[in-house]
Amino acid sequence: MVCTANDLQGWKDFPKGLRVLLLEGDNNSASEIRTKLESMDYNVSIFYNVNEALSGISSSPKGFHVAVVEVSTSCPDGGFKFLENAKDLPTIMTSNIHCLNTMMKCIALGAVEFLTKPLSEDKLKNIWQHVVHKAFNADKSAMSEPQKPVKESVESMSIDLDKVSKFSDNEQEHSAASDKYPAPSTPQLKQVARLVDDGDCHEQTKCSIEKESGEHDGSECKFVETSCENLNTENSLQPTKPLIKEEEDSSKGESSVSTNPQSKNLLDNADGNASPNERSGPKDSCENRANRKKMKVDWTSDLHKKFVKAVEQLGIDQAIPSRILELMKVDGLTRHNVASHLQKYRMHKRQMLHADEDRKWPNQRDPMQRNYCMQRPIMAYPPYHSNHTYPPAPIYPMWGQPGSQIAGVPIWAPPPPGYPLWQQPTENWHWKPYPPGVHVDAWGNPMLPPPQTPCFPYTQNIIGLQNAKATDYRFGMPHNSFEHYPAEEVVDKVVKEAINKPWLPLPIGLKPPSMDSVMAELTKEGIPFSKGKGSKSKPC
DNA sequence: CTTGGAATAT
DNA sequence: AATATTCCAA
Repeated sequence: MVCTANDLQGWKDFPKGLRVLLLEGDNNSASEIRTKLESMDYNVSIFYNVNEALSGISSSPKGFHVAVVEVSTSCPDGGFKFLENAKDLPTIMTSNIHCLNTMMKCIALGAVEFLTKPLSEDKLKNIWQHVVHKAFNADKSAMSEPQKPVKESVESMSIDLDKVSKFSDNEQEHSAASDKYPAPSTPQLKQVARLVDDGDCHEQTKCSIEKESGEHDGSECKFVETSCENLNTENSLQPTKPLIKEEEDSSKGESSVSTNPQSKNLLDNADGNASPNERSGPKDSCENRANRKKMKVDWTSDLHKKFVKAVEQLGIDQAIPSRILELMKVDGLTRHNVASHLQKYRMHKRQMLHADEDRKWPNQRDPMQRNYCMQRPIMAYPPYHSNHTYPPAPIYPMWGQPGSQIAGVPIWAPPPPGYPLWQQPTENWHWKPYPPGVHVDAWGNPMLPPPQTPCFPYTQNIIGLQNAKATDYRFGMPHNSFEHYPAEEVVDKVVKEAINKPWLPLPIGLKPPSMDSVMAELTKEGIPFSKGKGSKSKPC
């Protein structure tokens, strides 16, 4: 359905009641979006598949003013099909796919906008603009008479801009003062200005828009000034853009620099290649463009999933930025981005470890005890399956004296980054790669439930230590090195300690076994143990 | 010269 | 708080 300006004129409380067709594959996502839209007084109809949606349109041609359509990863063609068959309806595409090609395709097929998920209210609130935009276009193309200046028709409209403004209050301020274009649902003028304007001030649409809207009568008009809809999709930006957004830099010096016409070359970008010959060099302009503004990667949950998946796939010993980057196959993402994210990822894990320990054993605050806790994860280092050269895992004796050092490594030092910490719940890692019940390791890998045998942490200790030994062996390290001796000796101590100090904390998520089962297990393992109150374990 | 990682800056 | 940038050692 295409509204005309006339339609809009009679519309009280626009855009209240504007009918939105929502095409979503996912139920939850759909209702989430609906809620948001409805909170803004949009009128939402959800469809879960293309055909329904299309027949919904055809059965009530005037039923909708605008469509919000998902391009799903599983079935992107659905969204495209909709686009192709609903040309009359201003259609906003939404997707988790942050890929330039997809966006391009959508726009090329006639989408008025592409919104990356998740959809915030900010992104959604201004979708009415497309209706208005279309309305004026429709009027224009329908009118054979000399076109009534759009501005005029706006002024003559009875739309109460104050009411409208509550849907776009921020936008007005932005356009008046500093346009940060926070929500992707930006007036198309911006895009058009960028694409079409080959004069000065390309990038600083801020500047040109301000000028224009200033010359006319205010920001409320700016969107109607965009009569041009021929988004020139061929001037494809290089594929480094999709998930990278330009950071708002309203108050920084850089922004003032960018308004300087002198810096035109720096400002020019692939968007405005209308006259490429003017550029000092295409490559140059691209690079400059990339440098010109800080790009920020938006680590959406989707992107993060990719990240985690890559990390999983690589395994801990190879989860390094460059490889992760390769596996993620995300255009525009740099090694630095990944490294930075990896850093954060690891830090979260570490923090969680501490938080968790504090939660479980809040009274164990003295360094000694903490140290004890810290050391426990020793057995959490899984055996390595890599043939790659890799430094042998340093052994962290569990009950060493604080301050003593082994081969220069302070024994209270936390495990080196990159090592998995103890099995952790992930609730604090806000992407929640796995549902609450599922235990995951420090890298987000789902962990198999513990062996069928009843939990037996000390045995795990032992296993861990043996693994440490095995690691030692695998890497062909000389066995007289320090890595060797803790393994066997400590095993014994671990066992004694475990038996003699049942009050000491256990690894997270494990419950103390009964003494009997401890004995039984030890016997089974062929590990000697001493009964009664044995001597306290000596520091390693 | 490139890389990963920690520290630091924004 | 999240992300980028810088610094430094391999």
